[in-house]
Amino acid sequence: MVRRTSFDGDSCPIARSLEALGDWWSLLIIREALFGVRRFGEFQSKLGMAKNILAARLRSLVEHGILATAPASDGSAYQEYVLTPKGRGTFPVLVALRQWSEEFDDHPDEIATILVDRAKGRPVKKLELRAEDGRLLSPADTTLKPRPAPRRRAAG
Amino acid sequence: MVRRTSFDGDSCPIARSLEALGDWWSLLIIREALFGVRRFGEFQSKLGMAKNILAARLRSLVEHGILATAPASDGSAYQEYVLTPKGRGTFPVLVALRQWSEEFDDHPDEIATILVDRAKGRPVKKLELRAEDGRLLSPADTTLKPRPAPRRRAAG
DNA sequence: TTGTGTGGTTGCATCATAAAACCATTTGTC
DNA sequence: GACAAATGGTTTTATGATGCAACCACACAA
Repeated sequence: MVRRTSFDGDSCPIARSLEALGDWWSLLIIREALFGVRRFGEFQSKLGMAKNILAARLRSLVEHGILATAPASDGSAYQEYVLTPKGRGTFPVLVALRQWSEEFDDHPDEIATILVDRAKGRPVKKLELRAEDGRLLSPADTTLKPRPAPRRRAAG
Repeated sequence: MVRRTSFDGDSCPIARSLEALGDWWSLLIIREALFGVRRFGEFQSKLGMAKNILAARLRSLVEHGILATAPASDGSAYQEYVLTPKGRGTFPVLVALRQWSEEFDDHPDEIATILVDRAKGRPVKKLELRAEDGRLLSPADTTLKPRPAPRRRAAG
C-alpha cells in the first residue's frame, strides 16, 4: 500500500488532528469560513485554487464534521458551507499559526494584517499555555501522561 | 507550472506558516524533537516513515530555520537535529492541535495521552485568546486590521 | 427561450510520496 | 588492524495527489 499515510488510527491527538487539517488547503478554507465565506465560488475566488480540489476539500471537511452544508441564506436554491462548532473550535490553531509567523517569519514586513480585539482595535495577546493554577508553562514544564481509563496504543 | 501551490509570497501569516509546517510530517517531526529526539534513526523508527521523505523533511525544516544540525552530543561523528527558538516557538500550535482533538475527536477514547503540568501532574489549561486587558475573545470578537507601516498586498 | 452565472465533474499532465534496494561512513568486536 | 554491523542517508520505481483546462447540469434573469 503506497497510500499517503493515514494517521486515522494513531493514538496521538496531534496526528489525529492532522488527519483532518493537515493538508495544504483545509486550514485556509476554514480561515475564510471564519471570515464569513460560505459559497463555493467565493472560496474559489478568494483562495485562487482549482475547483476540483476545492470540491474535494469541502467534501472532506464536511465528512470530518468541520463544515456542514445548509440551504442558502439568501433564499436561492444553492447551498452553503457553514462551520460547525468543531470547525469554529480550530480558531486557536489558526491564531497560533498566525502568531508564530508574526514572531518568527523571516520577512515580517510582508505580513499584511494583524489580529485585533474588535471592541478596542488593539492587538490580541499572545496565546499562552498555563497550568491549572495559572503558572505559565514552557514545553519543558510539561510532560505526557497516559490517559487514565481505557486502552491505549503506541504513545505520542 | 503545476507545482504544488506555494504560499511563500502570500501576505497572510497563516498561509506563510503553512509553507513551512503545512505538510503531513513536519509537525510530527517537531513534536518528536520537542520530546528530545535528535537523531535521524530515532525520528525514523518513532514515526515509522520512509527514510527518503524523512531526509527531505529534515532538510526543509533546516532550510526554514526550524531545526539546526549540530555535532552529536555523545561525541560520535554523527550529527544531530536540534530545534531552534523558531522551532520551539511552534509549541502553541501543537498544543492547539492536541486540544482540538481532545475536545472534538469522534473517538476520544483512542487518544492515548494527556498533556500535564510536569510539576503538579495535572492537565494543562485550555489555550485562550485574550485581549490586552484580559477579556476572553471568541472569533467573532476579533477582526483583522492592515498592518500599520509598510507595503502590503492582497489581505488575509 | 435564450443567455449567463453558479457549482460542480472529468481527463490529462505533472509532482510528491512511499517502499525497497542500494551505498558510504562510522562504530563496535576481536 | 580486519571484519561485521549499525547509522545515515540516496536512488529507483510505482502509485497517489495536485493543478489546469475543458466540459456539463442546473438555477436564474431577460
